[in-house]
Parts: sequence; C-alpha cells; structure tokens
Amino acid sequence: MSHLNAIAVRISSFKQLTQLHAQIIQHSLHHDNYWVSVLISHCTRLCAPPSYARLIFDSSHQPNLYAFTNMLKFYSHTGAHHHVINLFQNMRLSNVMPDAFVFPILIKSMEKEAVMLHAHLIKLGHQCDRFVRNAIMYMYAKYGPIYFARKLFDEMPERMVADWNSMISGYWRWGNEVEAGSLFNIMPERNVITWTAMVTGYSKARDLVTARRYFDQMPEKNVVSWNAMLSAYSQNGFAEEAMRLLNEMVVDGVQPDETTWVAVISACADRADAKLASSLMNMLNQRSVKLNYFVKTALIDMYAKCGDLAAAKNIFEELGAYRNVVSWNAMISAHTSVGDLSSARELFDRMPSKDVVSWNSMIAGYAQNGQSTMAIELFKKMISSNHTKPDEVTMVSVISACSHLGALELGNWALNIIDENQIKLSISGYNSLIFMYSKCGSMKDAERIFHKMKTQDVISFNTLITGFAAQGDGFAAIDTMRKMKEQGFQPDRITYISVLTACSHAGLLEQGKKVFDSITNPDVDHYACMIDLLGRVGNLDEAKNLITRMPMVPHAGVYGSLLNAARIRKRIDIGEFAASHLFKIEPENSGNYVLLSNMYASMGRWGDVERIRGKMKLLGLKKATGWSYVEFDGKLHKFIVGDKAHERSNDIYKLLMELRKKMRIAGYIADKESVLRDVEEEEKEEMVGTHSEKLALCFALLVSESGAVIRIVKNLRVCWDCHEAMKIISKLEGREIIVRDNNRFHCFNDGSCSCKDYW
DNA sequence: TTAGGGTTAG
Repeated sequence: MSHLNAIAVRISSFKQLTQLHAQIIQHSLHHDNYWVSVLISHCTRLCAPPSYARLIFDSSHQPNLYAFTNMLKFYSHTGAHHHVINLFQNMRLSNVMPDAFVFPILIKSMEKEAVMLHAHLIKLGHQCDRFVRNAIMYMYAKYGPIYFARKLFDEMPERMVADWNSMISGYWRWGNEVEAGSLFNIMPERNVITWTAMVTGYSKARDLVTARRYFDQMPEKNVVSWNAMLSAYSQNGFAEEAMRLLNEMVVDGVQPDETTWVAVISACADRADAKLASSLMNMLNQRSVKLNYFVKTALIDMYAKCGDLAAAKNIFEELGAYRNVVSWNAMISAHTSVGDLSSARELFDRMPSKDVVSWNSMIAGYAQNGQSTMAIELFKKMISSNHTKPDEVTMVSVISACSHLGALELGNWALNIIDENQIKLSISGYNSLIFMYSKCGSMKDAERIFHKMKTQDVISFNTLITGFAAQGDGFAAIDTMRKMKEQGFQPDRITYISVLTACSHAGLLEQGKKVFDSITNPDVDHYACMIDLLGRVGNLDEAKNLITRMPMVPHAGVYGSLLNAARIRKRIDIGEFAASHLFKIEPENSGNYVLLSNMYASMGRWGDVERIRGKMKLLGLKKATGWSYVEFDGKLHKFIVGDKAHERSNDIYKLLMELRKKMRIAGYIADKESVLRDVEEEEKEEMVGTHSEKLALCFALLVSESGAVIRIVKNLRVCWDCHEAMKIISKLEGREIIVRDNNRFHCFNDGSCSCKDYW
C-alpha cells in the first residue's frame, strides 16, 4: 500500500483527506488500525469535524492503543475534554492498557479529578516518566494550585527550557506577574517561546507598553510571536496599532498565517466599519487566504458588527459541520446587537451545546434591549439548569437588569449568588453593583460597595455621583467630585454632567455655575445641564440668553430643558419658543407635544390642549406608554396603562374606586384641573386607561404591610396627574411612597414630594 | 511525546 502512504504524507486539505479515505475504503482497509490512526491524526491537524473523525474511529472493529491514542489526541485538540475522558473509560473497558503517552493527553482534559489521578499514576509507576510528570506539572500550572506545580518543578533533577516555560505561563495564568518575571530573569537559557509567553502575559495584564518592549527585545521572532503582539493590540482595542504591525510584519518578510488574519479581522470587527471590512475581504481574496473555522468565525463577528447580517448568516451556513459553540454564540450576538431577540433566542434554544458565553450573550441581549425581566428569567433558568456556572459577565448583566427595574430584592439575591459562587469581581463588576444600589435608591449600600473596592476608577466615582444626582443630593455630588480630585482622578465630561444634574435637582444655582465655569471645554450636553439648572431655579430669560450665546448648535436636549422649565414656571412665551425648535429638530417625538399640552392644561387653556392633541393625531403621534414595576415576593409585577391582565386586577380597580371616594370626601374637588378629573375621565381619553403608576400603587397598597414604604419604578417620566395623586394618597393613607422615574427619585410623604421643581 | 499566538459575552 505504498502508493496510499505516498498520498498520505502529502495531504494538505480536508478534501484531499476525504479522497484518501475513499481510496482506503475501496481497498477495504478502513477497519485497519494503522489507517484509522493515520486518518485521525490528519483530522487533528486539519481541524476536521468531530463526527467525521469519530466515523473513522468507529470503523475499527477493535481499536488498539494507537487508534485510541490518536482519537484521544483529536478530542483533546478540539477541546472536547468530556469526550477524552469518556473515550479513556472505553479504552479501559476494552482492556487496552494505556501507556505513558496517553496520560499527558488525559491529564490535560482533567480538572479537579487530577489530584486523584496523580495518586493513581504513582501506583501505576508512571510517576518517573518525564512526559507524565511534566503533564502533571502543566496541569497544576493550569488548574492550580500553582504551588503544587512549583513543588514538582523544584524537585526536578534537571530542568529543560520547556519546564521553565510551563511554569512561566502558569504564573501568568494565575495573574502572578512577579513570579513569572523572576523566573524569566533567572532561567539559564530562553527561547522564542519564553519571550512570546512574556508578550502574551503582559498583554493579558493589559500592559501593552511592556508587552511591546519584550516584543522589540526578542532575539528572534517567528510568526507566533508576531501573532502574539498583533493579538495583544487587537484584544485591547488598538485596531490601528494592529494594522500597522501587520504592515511591519509583511515588510519584515514574515508570511501571515490564519491566526494572523483572525487577529486582524477581530481588530476590524471592533471598528464596525463596513468599508474597512470590504477592503479586508479583498485583501483576503487577493492573497487567497485559506479560511479555516477560526477565520470564518471571526468573519461572522465582523460582518455582524458592521450590520451585514446576511453575510454573517452565509458564512455560518457555510461552516456546516464545522460550526461550534463559538460560531453559534457569534450568531446569537449578531442578532441581539440589531435587537432581533426572537431570532437570537431561537438560535439559543436550537444550539446543540451551550457554554457560559452562550448564556451570557443571550442574557446580555435581553438586558441591553430593555428586556430586563426576560434577562432575569433566563438567568433563573441558567441557575436551575445547574450545567453552567455564572461568571462575572453573567452577573454584570443580571445586576444591570435589576438596576433598570429598581429591583432591590433581586439585586441582593444576585449579590448572594456572587458570594456563594465566589465570583471575583473586577472594577466594572463593582461599578455595576454601585449602579444597581444607586438605581434602587440605596445610596448607603452604594457607598458601602464603593468603599469596599481596593481601587476605584473614574466610572466608580461617576456612578456614585449620578446616584446622588437622582436623589437630588447636590452637596453629596459636589463633595464626591472634590474627593475624586483629591485622589488624583480627573473629572470627565460625564462627571460634570452628573454634578450639574445634581445641582439642578437640588436647586444649587451658585454651586452649579461654579462647576460649569470650571469646565475647560464645555460641550453641548454641559450647556443643556446649565440651561436646565437656570430654568428650574426660575431664571428663564437667562437660560434663553445662554442658548443664543452657545458656541455650538443646540440639540434637542437644550430646548427640551427650556420647555420643561417653561412648563414648571408657566412661561407660555418661552415654552412656545422652545417647542417650535423642538418640533423642527425631532418632529417624531410625541413627548414635546405632551409637555406643551401639559403646560396649557396646567393653566386651564383647554382649547390649546385640544389643538395640540389634534396636531398629534394628524401627525399620527401617540403618547409614549411606559411600564411601572413593583417588586413583591421575589417577583416583579409590571403594569401598563389601562392594564387588566394582572391576577389581582379586580382588587386593584376596586381599591382605586375607594381611593377616589376618599379623595372626594377629603375635599379634592373633581373639576377639570384637579387630579380627580383625570381619575374619572382617563378611561375615556384616547389611548389612556388608568395610568400604570396608579395601578402599581394600588397593587402595592394591597400586598404590602401597613406602614411599610412603597417603592415603584416607572421607566418613563411620572405623569403630572399621578404626581398630584401620589401626594394626596401619601397623606390620606399615611404612607411614604418612593417613585423612581427614568433618572430621579420622587419621595412622597404627608402630602408633598421631595422634588419641588417637577410639576 | 511536556512550553508560545486564534473566534464569541459585560
């Protein structure tokens, strides 16, 4: 069969492999363990689909040690560790004795069972074999505890470069930069692998300057070292540097390989630039780059991020049997990023196996598209399925969902899960917790988390300040910015926006002016905040003047602030001025019409109200409807305007009637201007049933203990009539009611609200 | 037949 052997040594593509396979079948040699082994080892090298490799393996009626070893190597190479372990069991059942070459493969696939295996190996007498001992050391370096690896390393009678390299990459994996560096410094000789490990280590530690220094100092470079540096740039978001390095590499005469292209494609993906993507595709075509499944998966992501879902889908279909969990995940996020959650969910439900990234992609997809309840539901499913453990990324999405819902109980539950699973939080993980507590109105908890952090970043400070701003605590916001500066952090544009907002909510005109004057280059958003502040304290003419003095074109937020201030102060002239601009800038936004109409309504100018409503109707604009949420018994109860779907709906409407009666008896007159008008007539109004806040409030009154504080979250602005109703109800029922709208808190107590500038 | 580079999620 020498001609088959001659073909076998020349195989360089999957197609050639299948042709050889066909010939082997023709010669009835496919049961022969020799050919089974040869074919499977080619499968490993060419990344063939697992089903194909397994088909070859299964055609051997009695696999021998070599067939088993090659199949184990294949599974190990593709990361199918559970298959490695299963196949090893089969091997033992078939009475094939493993040798010293099998154990390193097996060890690579084991995690916690490893210690037991170590003991087992000593019994079998393989302890002294250099490869086995080395594999055990590598295993400890990878899965920990790293000091076991170090112990084996120190006990070695002689150490080769590979042993040093194992230890160095092990230390990097466990984040021990110091030990990795000191081994690097004392080792007797280094090779290109040692240097590359250092480049990658510093890259993973996000220290690109040092990574580059090691890269530049390398005595020799190969394609892998170039790829390491290129990936360092790509993974840390330096697309330009990556492209520049690719050029240098080509100029240096190094031939890029598939891995090079994967890094380049993923750098382009981050830029989300369709033009760049197509020029890159041209380059790949010109060089006739072989597209393996890594390259194709990277391309799926790039097309998805550039918004070309059809192209992404094509490549995904093309992958066929090569589809793996990563390509499925890439497709899921391709769909969530354009907001197509149902297609994403369909893929998620259909995929053959899921990993933590699959769950995270889907949960984040819901969380980022405003489907917070779905995000939490899916997370509960993940926990109860017990297959995949959540990690920090999962928890950040879940906590973000809790934040948007103001779900404090669920947020605390999520925090418990973090503790139970000992999930280590990074700065952004802690920041998401600060955000959650701020959004739930627990500034004490937000500050507690803030102080628990070893190091904070600008975002930590900004999140805390935004929390104070929502509470209307201007002084705390200003004080936090002061501390931030003392600790050497430079406030950024978000910091100033938050502090100015806080001043605005608290009516701190002088302090706000001082902050505004301290901004070196105020942008349009800072002007908007300043105009909001001037407006809320009643300096409407000054606010209008400031707009004319702005060095840039005002955006909708600027006029929106002015309109809102005009409504509060009942300044029709300014309101109509602001509205006329808004109708030009964003004709589709019904909110501006509603604001203007509310201003007329609050002054009893019902003719104008009708006129504005008529205009809205003509333009086909409908008042935006938002949800109101109440957390009770570990669940979120949500209500929309006119909602009759809730299981306690009958009781809710009964209570609403009773409240109305009480209000009338207490002397709140039912004329057009009072809150009762709305309660009685809202059913008749276009699109409007009872507002969601009122339904949520009645539900909360029904289920909560008497005297307990009531918390409601509305994802839009609180309606003016609801705002009035809440004041009255807080007095009549003797209850404290806290309502969070999209960016601030209203605390109703004994007939008044903590905000003095709202309606 | 031990050591270095690759795709996806916040």
